[in-house]
Amino acid sequence: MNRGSPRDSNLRYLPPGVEALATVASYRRGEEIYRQGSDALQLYHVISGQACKCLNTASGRRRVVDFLLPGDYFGFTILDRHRFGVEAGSSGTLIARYPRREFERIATWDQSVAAIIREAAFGTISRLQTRLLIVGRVSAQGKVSAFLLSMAGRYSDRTPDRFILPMSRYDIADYLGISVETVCRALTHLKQRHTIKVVGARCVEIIDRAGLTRIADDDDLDGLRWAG
Amino acid sequence: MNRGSPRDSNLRYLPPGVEALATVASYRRGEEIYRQGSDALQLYHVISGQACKCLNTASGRRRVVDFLLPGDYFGFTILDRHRFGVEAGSSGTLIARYPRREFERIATWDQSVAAIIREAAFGTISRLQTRLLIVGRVSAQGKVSAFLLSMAGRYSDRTPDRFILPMSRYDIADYLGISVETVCRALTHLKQRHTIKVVGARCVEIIDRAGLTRIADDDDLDGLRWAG
DNA sequence: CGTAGTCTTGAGTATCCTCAACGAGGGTGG
DNA sequence: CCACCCTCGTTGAGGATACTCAAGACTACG
Repeated sequence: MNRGSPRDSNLRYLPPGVEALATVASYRRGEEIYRQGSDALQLYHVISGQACKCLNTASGRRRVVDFLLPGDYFGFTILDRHRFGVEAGSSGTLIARYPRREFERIATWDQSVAAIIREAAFGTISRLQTRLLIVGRVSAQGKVSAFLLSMAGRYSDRTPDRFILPMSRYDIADYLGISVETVCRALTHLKQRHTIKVVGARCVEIIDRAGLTRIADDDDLDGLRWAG
Repeated sequence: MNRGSPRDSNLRYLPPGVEALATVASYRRGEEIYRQGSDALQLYHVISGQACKCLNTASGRRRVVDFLLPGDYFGFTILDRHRFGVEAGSSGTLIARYPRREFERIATWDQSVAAIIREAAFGTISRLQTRLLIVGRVSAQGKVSAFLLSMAGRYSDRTPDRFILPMSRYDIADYLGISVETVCRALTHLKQRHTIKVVGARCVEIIDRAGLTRIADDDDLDGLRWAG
């Protein structure tokens, strides 16, 4: 198991008896970890890399429901089947898998394992609520700004103002419910306002956090338009 | 306690020892049940009526995070303070309140109470994910159609195709992240297409569920525009 | 070095928001 | 009982934002 990744600080390890149940697998970009509608037999834990929880609609559109980063647990459900699919977002993504029934059985007497489940549930709620507030914004710039701030927050362990976006512009667009072009234009506009710097498309640096927060919190800024 | 409401079938009662802790209060439309940022000292349960969990942004905009209907529990948080406020959506809304610490203490040994908390958490996750998929749609008509279907689903105990919208158009607009006028226009357009009937602004009947589902699932319908 | 995928920018169009006005319904007070 | 007020709901007009289509630049990788 590769434990030398720079994001290890987010990881929490389970009791040895549970860790012994784990099998670790490596996935390549775009590879399916589990398919939407499949039986929910295992629980998962991101060790390194990045994964997307997403829904493929009847119309063929892809909707990203959640970005899963190192330390995140996923695959929890009350149902027997997964409502959403999960696919790796970058090559070499390492995922630990635990048999669900066994995991839940242990949770009935091991408080630390039960706590993992509880915290995973509340963590999911927290991410979902944050995402709701991001997506619910009216302007695309507000969405992108809020998204950048939320990503910066999830990398808060080190250099909160400089981080790598592990996902493509397409993933971001599907996550925010706007088009790829609009994501690009919003980023360009933030660059032109000297609010952020972008190095090589994936590395983002927040220059003016107050300004970014203002745009994210308040869509109705006076004369804020990128088109003219 | 008024237990004669037509929505009682959704209610689950707790063990007598826990019910004894409850105090029931009635709220009028717009009245605050708890304020955003206040100390999280109690847990809540909707008996009848309707409530809105909402956030007031720095810019003065109101964002509805969740609609709370009879049977829903709310007020759960891992933090000490409420991130969102909750206000009653209609006059005469009855809310049961339980002291949080006591409730959680009982949950450590009473499985049925612990199950309430667990189910409340998963129920919240489920509602949030549904809401995400609704709000994430690209067209306003898709959002409104999906919203109607989700509301119909929450009243599934009886007459799934005919139900009362307990919230105002403004609440719906804040929930969907679109303007009130757009909500009205989308409803008008659905009426003109004979997809739904609306009686007196609050009573909705789904005429063509397949059509509504198609609009909700698939935004890219051929030539689907209300403006011409 | 070529290819495929990603990222960016431009032009034109359609959707949605804002502003405005009006009708409907409910509550209150004269 | 009716007039009044207030909120809610609906519709119209005009303008701004974001989408679609299109093409070119950049990057990763074999």
